[in-house]
Amino acid sequence: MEPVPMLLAMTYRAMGDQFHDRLRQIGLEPLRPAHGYVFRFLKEKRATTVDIGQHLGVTKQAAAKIVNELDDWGYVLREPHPTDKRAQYVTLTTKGRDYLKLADNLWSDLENEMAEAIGEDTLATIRQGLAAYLRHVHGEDQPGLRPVW
Amino acid sequence: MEPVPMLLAMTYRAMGDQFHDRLRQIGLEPLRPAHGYVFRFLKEKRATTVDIGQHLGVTKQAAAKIVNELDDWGYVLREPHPTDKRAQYVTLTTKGRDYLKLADNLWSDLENEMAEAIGEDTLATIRQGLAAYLRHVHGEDQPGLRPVW
DNA sequence: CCAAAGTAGTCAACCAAGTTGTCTAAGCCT
DNA sequence: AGGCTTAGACAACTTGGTTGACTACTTTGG
Repeated sequence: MEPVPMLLAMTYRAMGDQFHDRLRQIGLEPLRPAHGYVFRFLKEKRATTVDIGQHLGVTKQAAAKIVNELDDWGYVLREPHPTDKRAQYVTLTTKGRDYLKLADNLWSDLENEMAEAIGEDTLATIRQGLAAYLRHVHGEDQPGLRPVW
Repeated sequence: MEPVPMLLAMTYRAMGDQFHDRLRQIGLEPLRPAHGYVFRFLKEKRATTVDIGQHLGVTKQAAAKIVNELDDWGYVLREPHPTDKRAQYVTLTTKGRDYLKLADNLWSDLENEMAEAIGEDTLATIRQGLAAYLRHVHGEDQPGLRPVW
């Protein structure tokens, strides 16, 4: 019997490949999964580069590189932290929020197709099951988002 | 709502991290996920380096590097292909098969813990659902095993 | 049957995306 | 005040892949 992680990896890749293909037809900058996850994170909470690194599961230096790219491309900008003069908040620009909307549409297309293929209830069970497992293993503090190969 | 791939990535990482931690306590060579997946692949079918690369979703050169490491460490050996003088079959040594057994035990421990946490039936649904989706998207030809970050 | 096209494996150069280590300036804590 | 911690930046390095080129062998089609 195949280990579950293999199924997870293959499904992750299958979905990611499709997403990437559809995205490429639109012809934006070469955004990687990490960039998208940063957008999603920034939509929820104000965050510094260090926060982002922690969320992705990489060092702050690696996170800084990603933030720099997003800045260069105009998806985010930095604004001074109100109380801490060392820190900067990274915030989404309009371009960033637009991208996020587009990506959300693509993802929901893909999930609808998945629901159609395996059943809506099955998909819901997968969602809830994985979320429950994650809560079980780590408490509130989430694991890194980046799959370690 | 969080996209499903994020859940997949986080669960993959959570399980992989635990596996790695437990494995490290035993103190073997620094085997990465790819190595394990190669063992599992070789157990099923005779394969060349090119086959392995395809299975992992990397180039044959990258696969060759992995096979070389496994060879150096004594987990696999190469034997001449019966009909094609260019090719070599990569086969598991006893050490390789032993590792695979050990890994299988660790994985089944982890899956049992998962089943306990989220319910055996939920885990079964996840298994079947993901497998069904993969069959739906790709036919028989599997996607790469390696998650693309 | 032979020539052209394709394939397995290897070598080498390169690249992307992380890492560790170091430093400065700023904050925090008794 | 003084000592520890932290955000961010810079640099050197590592890892794990890539592309490209080449040899030896195999397959295919006229």
